[in-house]
Amino acid sequence: MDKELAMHAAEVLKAVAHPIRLLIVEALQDGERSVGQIMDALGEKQAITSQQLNLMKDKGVLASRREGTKVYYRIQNPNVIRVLNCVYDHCDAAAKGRS
Amino acid sequence: MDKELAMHAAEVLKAVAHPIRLLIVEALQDGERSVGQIMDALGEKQAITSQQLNLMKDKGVLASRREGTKVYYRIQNPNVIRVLNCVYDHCDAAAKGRS
DNA sequence: TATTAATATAGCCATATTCGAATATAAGAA
DNA sequence: TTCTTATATTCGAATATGGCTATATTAATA
Repeated sequence: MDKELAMHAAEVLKAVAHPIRLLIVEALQDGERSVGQIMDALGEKQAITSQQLNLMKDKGVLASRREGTKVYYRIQNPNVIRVLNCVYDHCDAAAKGRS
Repeated sequence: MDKELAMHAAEVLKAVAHPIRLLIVEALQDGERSVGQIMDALGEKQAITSQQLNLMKDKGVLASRREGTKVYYRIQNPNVIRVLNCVYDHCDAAAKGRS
């Protein structure tokens, strides 16, 4: 891995390395959701949710489409799901005290 | 994944979400290396290398042992290798223009 | 057009990260 | 002890990030 690729990979990881953003990715694992649905699922405020969604959209992690007054977000970069599963397993193991 | 686990997972990801740190993890994939060897492999300055190594050690990603005047680092949290492979594949695909 | 629902953006403040230069420490050799 | 090699730490400055409140935008409907 050369330095340029490392920089790109770090960008993608940084885009996901945040509790709320991880939970958002998890919530979108099974398909698109509107901002309101994501807000409710996470119990976060509107502005915060929208900010994190836009951040991930800017970094190419998510994509969105508008339908009337609602905006639906979905996962654009499927690799983040794989990353999520890595850390998910890790958490699982950590929770059981064997990592 | 509850919020507490998400916070922990984000910590681990943040510990790796940096170009130099990714390259360090990659360099340690096949076993321990001294600080000097890592410096040379990455072409980074001594202080920077040491700082990033210590950061990852603090977060539980790496571990170290001293042998005389040299200090050897190794991967402590094997999950970071899995994460690395995820982003590595991603980079690979991106480099070939299909992601 | 005025109103309402849904989402986005701007500005602010506190805190965190990053990098670099300089200095400090640890251990072995002379 | 003094010197040298290898590594760690400290500190400062620049930049980035996170979360908050308030406000703006967008689109539908009355």
